[in-house]
Amino acid sequence: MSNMKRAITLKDIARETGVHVSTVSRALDPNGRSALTEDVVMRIRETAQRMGYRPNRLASGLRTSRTMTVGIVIPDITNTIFPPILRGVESLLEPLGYASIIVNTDNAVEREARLLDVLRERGVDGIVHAAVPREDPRIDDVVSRGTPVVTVNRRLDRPGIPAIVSDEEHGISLLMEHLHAAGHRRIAHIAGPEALSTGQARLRAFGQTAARLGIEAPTGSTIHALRFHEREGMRCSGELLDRGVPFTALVCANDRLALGAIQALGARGLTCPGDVSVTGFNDMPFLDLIPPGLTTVRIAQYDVGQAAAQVLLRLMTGRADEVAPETVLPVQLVCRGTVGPPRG
Amino acid sequence: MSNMKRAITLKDIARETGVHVSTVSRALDPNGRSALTEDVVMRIRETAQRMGYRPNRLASGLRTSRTMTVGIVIPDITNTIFPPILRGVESLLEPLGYASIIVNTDNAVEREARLLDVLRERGVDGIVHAAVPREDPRIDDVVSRGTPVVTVNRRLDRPGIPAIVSDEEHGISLLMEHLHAAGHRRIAHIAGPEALSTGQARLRAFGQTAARLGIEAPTGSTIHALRFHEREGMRCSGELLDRGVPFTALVCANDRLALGAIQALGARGLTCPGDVSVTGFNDMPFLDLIPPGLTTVRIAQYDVGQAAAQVLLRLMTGRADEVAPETVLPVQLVCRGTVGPPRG
DNA sequence: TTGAAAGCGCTAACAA
DNA sequence: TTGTTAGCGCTTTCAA
Repeated sequence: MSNMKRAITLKDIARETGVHVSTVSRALDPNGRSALTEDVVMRIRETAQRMGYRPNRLASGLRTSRTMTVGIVIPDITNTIFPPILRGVESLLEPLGYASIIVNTDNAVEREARLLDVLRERGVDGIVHAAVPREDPRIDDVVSRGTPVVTVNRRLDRPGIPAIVSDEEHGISLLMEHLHAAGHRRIAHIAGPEALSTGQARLRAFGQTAARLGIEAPTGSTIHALRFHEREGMRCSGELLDRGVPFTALVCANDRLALGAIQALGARGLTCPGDVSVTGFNDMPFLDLIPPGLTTVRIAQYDVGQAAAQVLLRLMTGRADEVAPETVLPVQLVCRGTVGPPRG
Repeated sequence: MSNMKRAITLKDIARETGVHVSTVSRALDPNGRSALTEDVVMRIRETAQRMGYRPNRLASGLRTSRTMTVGIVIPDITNTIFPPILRGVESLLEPLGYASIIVNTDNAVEREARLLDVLRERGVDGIVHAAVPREDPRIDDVVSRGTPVVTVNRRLDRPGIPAIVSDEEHGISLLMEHLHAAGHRRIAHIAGPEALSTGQARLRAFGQTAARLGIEAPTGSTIHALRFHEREGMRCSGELLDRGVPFTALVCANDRLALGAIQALGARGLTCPGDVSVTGFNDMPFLDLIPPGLTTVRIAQYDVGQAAAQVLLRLMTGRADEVAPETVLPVQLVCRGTVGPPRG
């Protein structure tokens, strides 16, 4: 508190080296093709280094409207599939000098709106949005202000915003083929929230694959979870059971729903996979350590983050033409203990 | 891309309402005790609202050196104990309008140094540091520039920087009393990294509690892990076994080390808790779902984050006098399946 | 090849 | 009670 050091500015370096601030600015410009004497550049750089100069991003950002800061919007950082995505994003952006402002929406639209404002106020150069609902009018606002957005994991219904997603269709079909091969013919589905592209895509894939495999999917064999949450998995599997529609396997739209479903099954005296086989989606971290081992589909969480960063980088540096409207990453079937032959 | 909306500025509102920018600035000042006509204030606020005005934090930050942005330094976001801490911090800061820049050090000093610069360049108002080593000369630099720092989970050796920690001593003693009550007299310890306060504090508590309980802690019954990582847990328990020092229980400095240790035990044909009882520390998320259920000490992860935010807030608003040099949060013994009676 | 000057949007003396 | 003015630190056009 006593003696507070003032930050070193271009002016300080200018005074020290006896040149004008603008010359210092030019010498320190990383792209720095501005025809300065080699000697002057060297002297300035060395002095800057010696004095511990760090650029003031507020000042340069105010001037150039580039802050070297990006916003990352996720539903909830305590959901374990997001941290690897963040690390993936960071792995490309951080070495380039970008910092990340991370915000949690908890899937609440009003929170999302406020948090997008938080990012806007700070002039982020771009946004990685991993919490976007299928319809999100706010995104247009953001983009129309010149801030590029890329969605991750989820996508908007309408085109226009680049998205990085996993191959949901293939994932669901791998799962269902696996169940089919194990002998299952009556398969129920706990679908994800209708408002999210993942929920919708997996549900549609469920229907299509069922048809392709010639599996009956009677009315009532599908139910929508309101959130991707264990509790919803419990509630939905309970309701499925109450309906009396017979099924020997249960395809859940993600791992958390599956975990909840298995628990609810147990509470009713049913075993997994003895009485009903269950599958998940995502292969979230630590899933392999939880018995009986959920059979699921692994999405490339880290890669998805990297791909998002790559796309955003192009968008932020005026190379929008190099960006695919949608990038679909491959998935992988992970067979563990929750799938067995159907009972009886 | 076509029609890029320009952001609304104070000037726009001034023009619209027919007053001077400074008047607008005053009217919109949240603390706003600046003697303006009630009527004018209302008109300006309403206009700002209607036009969708959002303050430019770069500009105000440049002027006031308060950015309403904080930095959060953690070792690795994929380590599940950190997300709850972040949510705790955010729960207080976000409603106040603060944004968080989150950086991962991977416990590498050179990364930490660079990342602190990243935060500095952006003029963060304060830093929550959850990745601090016992000795960290860089912290003084940061603080001497006027940026308050509070450490979380870990603390510096020397005083001066407020810390929020959990009661490591009590945690270890709860664990060891529990083992002692179960009949264990030969207890080994996998200590955490020496460079971290958590490693050191738990090791010291181990020694003190052993002495108090009259337990022999022969040479070689303690080993230092180089990182808080499953692989180190495996390596260390293997080496402990190789040394031939007999033990019936193994106190690990955290859950990850314990998880690794149990796995290594299994690889050698030893069972837990049959052959050796094992304990952890932290009670990380999902631990309860992993068999046989690690007996551990629960730290209040979310609360620790909240407490850190509280302290930082005081530091940032000139109420340093209200800040305790150290805040120690209570812990709780969580008994699960990895502790049983000693063999033979 | 370098310097001078303007200005990004905001706040805070100081004046009136 | 409101307006004027200066300036935070930086980049960039224009001049020299």
